[in-house]
Amino acid sequence: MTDSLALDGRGPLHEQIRRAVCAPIISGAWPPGRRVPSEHELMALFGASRMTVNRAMRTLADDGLIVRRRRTGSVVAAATGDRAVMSIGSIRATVEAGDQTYSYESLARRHARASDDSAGRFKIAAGTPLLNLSCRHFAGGRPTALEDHWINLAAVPEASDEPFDKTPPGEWLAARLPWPKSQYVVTALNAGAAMAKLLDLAPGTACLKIDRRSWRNGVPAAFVTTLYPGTGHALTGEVAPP
Amino acid sequence: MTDSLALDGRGPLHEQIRRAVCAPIISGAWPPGRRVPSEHELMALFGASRMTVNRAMRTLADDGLIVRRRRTGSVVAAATGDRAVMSIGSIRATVEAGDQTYSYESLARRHARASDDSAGRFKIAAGTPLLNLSCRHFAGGRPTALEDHWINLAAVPEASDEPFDKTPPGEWLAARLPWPKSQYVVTALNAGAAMAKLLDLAPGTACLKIDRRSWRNGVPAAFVTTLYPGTGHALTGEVAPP
DNA sequence: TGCGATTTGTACGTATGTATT
DNA sequence: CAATACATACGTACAAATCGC
Repeated sequence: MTDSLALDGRGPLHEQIRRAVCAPIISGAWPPGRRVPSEHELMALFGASRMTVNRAMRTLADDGLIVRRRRTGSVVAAATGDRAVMSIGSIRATVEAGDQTYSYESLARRHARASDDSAGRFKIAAGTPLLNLSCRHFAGGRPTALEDHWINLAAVPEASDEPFDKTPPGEWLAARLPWPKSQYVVTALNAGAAMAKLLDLAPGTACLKIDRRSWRNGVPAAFVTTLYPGTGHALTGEVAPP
Repeated sequence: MTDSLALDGRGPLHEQIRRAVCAPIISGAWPPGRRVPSEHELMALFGASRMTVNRAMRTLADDGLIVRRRRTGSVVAAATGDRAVMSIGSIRATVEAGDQTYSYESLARRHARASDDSAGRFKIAAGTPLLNLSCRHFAGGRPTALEDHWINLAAVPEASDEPFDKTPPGEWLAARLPWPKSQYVVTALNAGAAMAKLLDLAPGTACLKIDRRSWRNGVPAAFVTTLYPGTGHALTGEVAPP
């Protein structure tokens, strides 16, 4: 039973091998710490070359299902916690995916300097010029999100010339900072009076708050807080052993 | 300038090639849609074999930075939204990571059947036996989370024999269902009276609610709702172009 | 301490298949 | 149909890490 590994004949060989080894792991038949057959054993088992077996095993290691070490071989990884992949798309995309018309309103645009107000969260030298933008997003005419952007003008100087009256800052930034390094912090908070009014909610309503810091080439580029009515928006994610 | 790609001499060759091609993409020098040099061109550029170049390009494609198509070649992918990886560890691990002592209390344990109460969210045949568990988690003696588990006994029959008075159901399930397919939905909600009392909060306090559905071999296995005080807990995630 | 054996990591060369223009 | 460029797969070789003797 320990070696009832079988190929299913569907798709590329390295995928079949990956699935064959994956199955007893996700079924629990091979508990964490159990040794996985070596590449040579799998070569003999399946009649495949080592490159092919190696690719299958490397993929499993990349996905975190096994841990590979030289000489000692590979073992099933300990299931720590989930690492869920949350898709955080643009607000426009989210709204339009729900077949509603999207619109946007700029609430404020002002220049500031670091170590002033909420910019302290940013970890940049005091005095660094920042651009602060507040805006509101609508789905079908109803407010659906508030956003507060702090853009580091030392890192993104072009932002100075942009009025942000038509283009939401999130989309503008995404176009200029493709694939930045980012950190997200998601919490819940009670809407204050001003926030509740802007979102058309009763004061105190629970809201989802998503803070995002992003860097460009190691330099802090933007700090964005997004607020959603708690009942009107959800962050969804998935974990799937491939 | 379009071909000022250079290796840095550090680490394996395929990593160097990946970094060399990654750099102009994340800097924005190569905008989405721009053609990436073909494998043959990169072979000639770097003097590497096609297998090595292929591995570098395949990794970039796996990470979503490029899209590969036969005949037409590879292009820089459009930056859609972020796909943040949120680590959702066990509550015990989270508490102990903050140097607090963890404890756990079982509040309820009862048998139920599907299409009864909140089990309807589950999409399983009516009448399927379920086990419902409520529990509370403490960090340093103070309540830090509430959990409500619905376990499908048709998928996880061993749960019937487990009292869950010492072992939190989350940990018990994690040990028996390693790497299940899971879906997460994160929302915010106002604490009701009972919830507020159990979490030692003022009624109405914003809480973070994490719903998790998990499947085992395609069969729904468990539905878990976790509630955290909104101010006392955060879900954090990261996006990093490797 | 050193040495050999095992196992994975990297890289090469080559060949053939497949999707697309 | 031909050309292009990626996809898969084989065989080989050497390097690096590590374990046991």
